[in-house]
Amino acid sequence: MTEEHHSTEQDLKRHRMEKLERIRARGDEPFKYAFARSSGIGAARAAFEAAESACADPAEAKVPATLAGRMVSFRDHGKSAFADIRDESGRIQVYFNAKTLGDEAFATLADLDLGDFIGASGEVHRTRKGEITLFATSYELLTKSMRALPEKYHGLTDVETRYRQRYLDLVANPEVLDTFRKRVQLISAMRAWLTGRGFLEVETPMLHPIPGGATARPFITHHNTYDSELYLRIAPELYLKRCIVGGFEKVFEINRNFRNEGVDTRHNPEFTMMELYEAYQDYMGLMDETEELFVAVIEAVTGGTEFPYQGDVIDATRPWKRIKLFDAIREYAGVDLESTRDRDEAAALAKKAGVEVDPAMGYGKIVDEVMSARVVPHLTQPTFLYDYPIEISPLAKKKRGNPALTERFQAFIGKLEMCNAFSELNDPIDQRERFMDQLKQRERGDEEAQHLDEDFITALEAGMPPTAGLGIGIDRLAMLLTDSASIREVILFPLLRPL
RNA sequence: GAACGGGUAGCUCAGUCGGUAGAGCAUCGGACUUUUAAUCCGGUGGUCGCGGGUUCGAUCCCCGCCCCGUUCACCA
Repeated sequence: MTEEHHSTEQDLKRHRMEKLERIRARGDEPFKYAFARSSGIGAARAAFEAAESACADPAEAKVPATLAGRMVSFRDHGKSAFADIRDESGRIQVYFNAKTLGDEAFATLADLDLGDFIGASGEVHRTRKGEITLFATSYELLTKSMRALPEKYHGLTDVETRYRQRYLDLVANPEVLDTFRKRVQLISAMRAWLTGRGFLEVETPMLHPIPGGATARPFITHHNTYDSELYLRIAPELYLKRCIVGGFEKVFEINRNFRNEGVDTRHNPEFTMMELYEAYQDYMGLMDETEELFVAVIEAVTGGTEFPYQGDVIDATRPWKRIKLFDAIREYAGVDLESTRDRDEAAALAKKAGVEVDPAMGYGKIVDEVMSARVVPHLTQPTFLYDYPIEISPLAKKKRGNPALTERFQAFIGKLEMCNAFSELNDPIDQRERFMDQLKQRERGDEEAQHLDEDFITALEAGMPPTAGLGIGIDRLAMLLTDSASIREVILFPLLRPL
């Protein structure tokens, strides 16, 4: 005999395997194919409560039901037993009794485990202790669970397990399910608002021969048949504008972007963006629409315009504060970065404002840095910053009357950047110059500077009507509306290092 | 990539000033026909993240590595 070494986990699985074999041995199928429910659990509870309030004597209320769900709790009392089963709509107690169920059927309860899916038929009434309960006259095992689920009381808190095995997180922590429901609501509400305004949802390539539309490092992949390098898209922007060139007037896309960059509480390598483009619109008109869109979504998800975020109460009531970027810098950082466009002078001003700048940073980058460090930390309540320097806005149109600036805005809520928008640059000659400027930065070692996309310029040469465009980071917005401190809390399967 | 914190039973956590570890829940056996963190009695379960070093002896001390979290850097 060799010494047997069972880990607990193996023991648990072995026990369940033995039960599985017993179930099969008596001719039952532990993995059923379908089950006809009379309703979901939530609906059954509601129906019972309605019957109860319609009854002269509420204690007499009873409603027949056939329900199914995962068994999450089991309390054995010898000749009777209580189980809690849960489906997506709620939880209900099921009462089993040897007399009504029959001794044989009652005995098979011993082969059930927490985590199993069962279906049960009977009547719903209320126990003496006031618990709405399905008194089962029959039951069947629908799916055997072969593994122990996380403990019911403390749930699952180990962050790594929560992310790597999100299904366990969802089973163990109802509030996580709620977070992801809110994310779904958010996207539905946004899509509904856009569709209601006449925007058409289009799909543009995820595989790009030239990564464009943002300043970011891409993931590189390879296509075998064409034997060519392709990039996972960092933004859909340039393709959506091609749609406008072709004659679409209002388009949007809600889909994934991929950026080969760091991972932290606000960044996942793949993330979801909504981008929209609207012909004949400029950034000021779009700012109004953006405000409406956000408020519509916020109301749909939170039920109002006030909601908590990380200890603050956000009030999204319109109108939102609007402030020029350079005014905000003057106000919060105490320096006038608009007074110069010289890199070194700007660096000196940044230093005066207490912001460390890298020698490699150009003027635009310095402005961006001062904004992030000195302005954004003040932007808890919804605020639009607008009129950004041209150096950091290569796809935005120059501001009327001030070619140093672009007609661009961003909204911040809860100190998070929520969107980026501008009057789209549609002058192909200007666009080429901007790309050339980006190329110079690339040559200076900035790997994130944009590539020259000749086909995009060709498209602009064909003529793109005046257009305004907007991008909203869906994950950031989901964080905001679910009071989540980390982006991983709002992405079902965030990227972790492969084991 | 850097700093700090963490990794002990299936889950949630204690603990060992260095002498190979405990609790609750889960699980297994038993009692119980209205419980709901059911209760009561008894039991199983751990290469204490991985690999080296020091030591009579390491889960604990030292070194390296892996994974996670937070902050920073990069970015949205």
